[in-house]
Amino acid sequence: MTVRVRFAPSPTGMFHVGGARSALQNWIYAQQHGGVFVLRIEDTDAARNRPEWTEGIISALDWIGIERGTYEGPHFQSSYAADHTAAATRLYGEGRAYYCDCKREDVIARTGNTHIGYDGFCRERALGPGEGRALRFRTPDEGETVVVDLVRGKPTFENKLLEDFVIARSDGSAVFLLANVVDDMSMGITHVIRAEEHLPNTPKQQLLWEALGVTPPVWGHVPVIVNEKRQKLSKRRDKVALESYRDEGYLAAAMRNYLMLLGWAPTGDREIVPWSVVEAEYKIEEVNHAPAFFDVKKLRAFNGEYIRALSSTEFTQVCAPWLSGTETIATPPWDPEKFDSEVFATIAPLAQTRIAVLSEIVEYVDFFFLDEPVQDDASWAKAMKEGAADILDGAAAAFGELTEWSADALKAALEQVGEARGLKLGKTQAPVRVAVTGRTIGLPLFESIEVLGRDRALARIAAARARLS
RNA sequence: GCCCUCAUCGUCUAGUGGCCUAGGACGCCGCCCUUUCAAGGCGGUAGCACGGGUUCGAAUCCCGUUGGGGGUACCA
Repeated sequence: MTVRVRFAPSPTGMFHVGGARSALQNWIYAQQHGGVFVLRIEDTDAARNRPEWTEGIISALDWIGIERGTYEGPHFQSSYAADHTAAATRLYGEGRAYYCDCKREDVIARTGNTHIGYDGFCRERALGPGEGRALRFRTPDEGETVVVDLVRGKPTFENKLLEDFVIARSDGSAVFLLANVVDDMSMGITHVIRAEEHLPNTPKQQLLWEALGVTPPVWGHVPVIVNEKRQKLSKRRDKVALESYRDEGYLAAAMRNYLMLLGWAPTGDREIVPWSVVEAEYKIEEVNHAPAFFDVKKLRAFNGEYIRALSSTEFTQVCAPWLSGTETIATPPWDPEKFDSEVFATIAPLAQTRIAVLSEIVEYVDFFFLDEPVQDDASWAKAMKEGAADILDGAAAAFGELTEWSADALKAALEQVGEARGLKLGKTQAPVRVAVTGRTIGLPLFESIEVLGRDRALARIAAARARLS
């Protein structure tokens, strides 16, 4: 029997990082067992059925390393609607399901509780199909349902505690619980690896598999990812869109490495490992059972390491989207005409150790491509104190006399300016840095000035000096 | 409420009865390096939730408590 796993997201317009983790876990499981990864788009809601959203899912998968063309699908749940209703009809025909015309309010009125589930009111009423009638699955009154779970062992559920749940709405359409099962059945899914939030659904779904006469799959419920308050990451309150991390400049390799480290660790005292190690060592059976906090700080640290591991060439290439802007990445503040890729390439290695996410590259290099450096009041106030004007005068004079415009010469010249005033280079460079780059923090100054060029550097120093008088 | 589930530094984890006076990483704090800031180097901070067992011996096994998470829809 070949292993067949699936990733079955519903299109929502963004790709949840938790979904990325599930997809990766399924992907790895398939890889490790010579199996097939199936992508199914659960687009049953009309509102969740926009073609561009499906494309978004596919490109997000592509980004994290599940490349299009290497898996089966996408299949669309909506195109299996007939199978869903056929299954529902069959279950009704065999007496495994019954029609029910209870409204939710009726049930609550009878049970006095909004969280107690259906009370079985219509169980023996033998209602036929009709307006306003939903179809409910008749759950067994005794016995228990044992779920075979790769990560949790054998969670056991008492059947009598399972309510008679709805499998088809009054309009005849199948509900998630059924549609999901029918699709998994027709796609020959053997292992269902998904988030823990689905665990309570599992006995119900397993009962459906059995009622439909097919051996249920092996399940695997991985703990959810939580926020700092230890709640499941939610689209509403947390930053969960994979795309937003991508657009901020997180590297896919760092992201997928980090995601897999939630609940798991490779052998040895290491965390940053090549994907091949993850594929070789990851064992879904060994994943921790407790929810894991999605720690952006650690992700960021990982990303910094991945960035530093790039060659200079790779680094300059990977920065490109932030230097020009895209549909989803903000356009940089400079005139595109003024951007000089050669200047960027020479300076990029100096920036490489200083940024943790790619979007930060812009503020490190903007002064090369802007006519005037940015106005940062805090930086100005910090560097342009008493003595600053004098230093700028000294720097202007010393730099102006330079015959060799190099970082070393510039440094030596400014050191002399400082010495003459009893100042260390750390103090002397501050006003010059702000005059030239606009900021108090930035790339190594003399290399920057060398690349900026004599005319522009001198002009900026003069402009800053003028501002001080 | 009920059902399910979980529990090692603040966080992510290693640890599967003796190798643990609990290891690594992120964060944080020092120091070094240094033209700012990073990077890098060195050092430090901090944890087996609690209570009972089992055992010669428990972070590791069992029970309970407490606490956390998930679910409880004619959503997926």
